[in-house]
Amino acid sequence: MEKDNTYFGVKEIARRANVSIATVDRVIHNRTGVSEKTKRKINEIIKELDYQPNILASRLASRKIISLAVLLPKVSPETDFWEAPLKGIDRAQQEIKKYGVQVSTFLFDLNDHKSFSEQTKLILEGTFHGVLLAPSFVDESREFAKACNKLKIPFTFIDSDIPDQENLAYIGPHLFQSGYVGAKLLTYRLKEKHKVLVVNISKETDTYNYLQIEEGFRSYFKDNSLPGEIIRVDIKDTDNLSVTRDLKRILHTNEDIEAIFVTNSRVSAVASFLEKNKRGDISLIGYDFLKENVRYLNEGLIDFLICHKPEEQGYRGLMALYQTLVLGSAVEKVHFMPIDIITRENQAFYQN
Amino acid sequence: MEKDNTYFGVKEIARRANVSIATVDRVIHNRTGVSEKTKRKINEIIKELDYQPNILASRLASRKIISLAVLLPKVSPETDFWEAPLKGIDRAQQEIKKYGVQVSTFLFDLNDHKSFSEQTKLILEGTFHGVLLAPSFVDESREFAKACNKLKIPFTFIDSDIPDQENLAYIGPHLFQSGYVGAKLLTYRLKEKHKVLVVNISKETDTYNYLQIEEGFRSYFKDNSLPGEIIRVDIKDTDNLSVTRDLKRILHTNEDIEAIFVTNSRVSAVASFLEKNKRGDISLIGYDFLKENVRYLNEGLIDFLICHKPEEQGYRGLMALYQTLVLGSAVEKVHFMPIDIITRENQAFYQN
DNA sequence: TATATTTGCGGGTACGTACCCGAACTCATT
DNA sequence: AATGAGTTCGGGTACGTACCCGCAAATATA
Repeated sequence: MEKDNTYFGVKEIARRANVSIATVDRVIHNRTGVSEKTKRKINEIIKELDYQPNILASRLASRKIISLAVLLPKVSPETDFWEAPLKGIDRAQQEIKKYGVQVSTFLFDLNDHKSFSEQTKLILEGTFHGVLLAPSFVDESREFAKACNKLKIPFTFIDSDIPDQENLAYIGPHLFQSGYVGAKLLTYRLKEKHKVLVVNISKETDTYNYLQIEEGFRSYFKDNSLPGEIIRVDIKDTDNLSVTRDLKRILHTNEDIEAIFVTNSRVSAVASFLEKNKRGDISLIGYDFLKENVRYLNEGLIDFLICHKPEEQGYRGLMALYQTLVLGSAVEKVHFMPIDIITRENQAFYQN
Repeated sequence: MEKDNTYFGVKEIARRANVSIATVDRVIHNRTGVSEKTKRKINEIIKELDYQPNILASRLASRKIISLAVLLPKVSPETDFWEAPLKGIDRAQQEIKKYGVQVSTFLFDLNDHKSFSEQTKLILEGTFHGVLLAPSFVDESREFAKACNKLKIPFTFIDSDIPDQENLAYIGPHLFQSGYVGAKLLTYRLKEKHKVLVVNISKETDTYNYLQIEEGFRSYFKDNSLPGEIIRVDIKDTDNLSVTRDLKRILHTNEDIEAIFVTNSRVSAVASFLEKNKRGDISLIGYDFLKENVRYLNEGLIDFLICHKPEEQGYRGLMALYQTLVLGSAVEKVHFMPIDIITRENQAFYQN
């Protein structure tokens, strides 16, 4: 049971071109020192043989390491959402470190634009071959993208996208459609006329995401010409006390609210409120497979969670860089994550 | 930016043990020709250094190929469900062929027990290092499992499990829970009292799967003490004509059926019937992300599809064999797939 | 005791690629 | 014609592991 020898490597190319392996190697890595003529000839043979470099041998022989930077929000005390991408990144790292890939992680504070800029500065000062980031702050991210492009450092977005930044890839949700799915689930069993509440709990930071989700949410109502009313509330102070206060006020003035849609992972704060105020009758939908959220899902206070595989986003994001930088193969420019629907019944087998 | 040299390989082990690399190699592959004393010493050093072999170098140096067998049902004219696992297997194959892994595919007819046995015989006659199979026929699979165990050939089940066969892994759905989810979705917007129909369309072959799903389905009703009636029907002739005939009969005698649950991918046959008979009012849930099914989902005739990532089952199944045979690392004995819920709204981004 | 066999081990080459170290060759300038 | 700089290229070694070949010592057989 021997390996088949139908394989063509640099040796064969060299033989056919009547040059040495070293010359072929120069052409492959388009280094200098090869005449145009020889280069053309070798490139022809490469194409003819459909030469695929042996990554094993390549990485084995290379003494270089490839270092990647990761820029993500810190895990905040209020939500551990960002643990998941980190976990995925770690998994990818474990998988590819044997090929000489090194990963450095940089964290910024979602409540502090400056911390983001500081970290990007650090990254630009280091010598990284690629960057994976969550572009939570649009302006700052644009600036960073420009700098990376100038330095020819490829970078990948996860979690949310900023169009036209010449990024290598975007791996994350289609936010509009995600809101659309939320609306479908929320209204699936509602009566004809209904009153729903959209809650956005965040310190104004990632309003970018939020807007797209709400747009999708409202579009579902429009597309299906559903009557009824959509109320929205922004809760800027993300501590439980503020959430409670604001919700109490809203529900007081709108007693007939049947369902609540929370636009991010902070849905557990709303669930907690509903539980304390004995309003389990209200349907509740929100985002992300966090422990707290799953607990309320199992208690029946949350009806559905929507999730975009944050762990896989991290994993795929890093692997996209690996693919271009190490394997030299192309990656999809945009890869939308599935819009996963999680209920009490299927949560046990969910893969984040 | 050089690779760090904190790495310890066979060379270092050999140096510390005052033996040659070849001797270390013998111990690592527990080949003969090493005295007990030397072996013990080397093993100690290996443990001490936590030696991790370099797979790159290992596979590069090895002239051996590893050949795997895959045994799956043929794609039938009535459902192309089995295309998906094959696709996943192909993807895995592409990924690992560079490490000297070869895959041979064997197909059997889901309507013919004998064809299964024939193919297993062929596999046993070949010299394969591992097998991936869908154990659609329980008795025949048990027998095959026994033979594999005797030959010490590891094998992995996908799609459905048979307990206690000393298989390397099972990668597939938790069927009971999947039926449970189906019931949840089916009843989510139904009135208090309801009448639902469970339809099983199959030629008696994979009743094993079916029974577990139905058990889960019924359990949901019991656990939530839902009143109402569950009717079931078996349709043994899987052509559209027979399906139409049987459904017509049932719906005639049970005019007040509100929802139908189809236990496998043949749900499109039911959707087609409902469409022709203008019974779009009936909720319909079934299995699998097939083109036909998605079409009816988009037309609104199917409310939900449940799906267990068949492509990923194939992919992971093959990778499990790769992991044990090539990397020599352990794999989970049982890996349940998520129970994915697909609607018209999120289908566009589903990853099969 | 002489000879054959087994056991234990080291030397060395190969896997396919990367890359260093020069060698040879071209061409312009003295 | 000699010198030098630049260009183009080949030889050779290394990456970490697998495994063949063959040698010496230990043991068995005569």
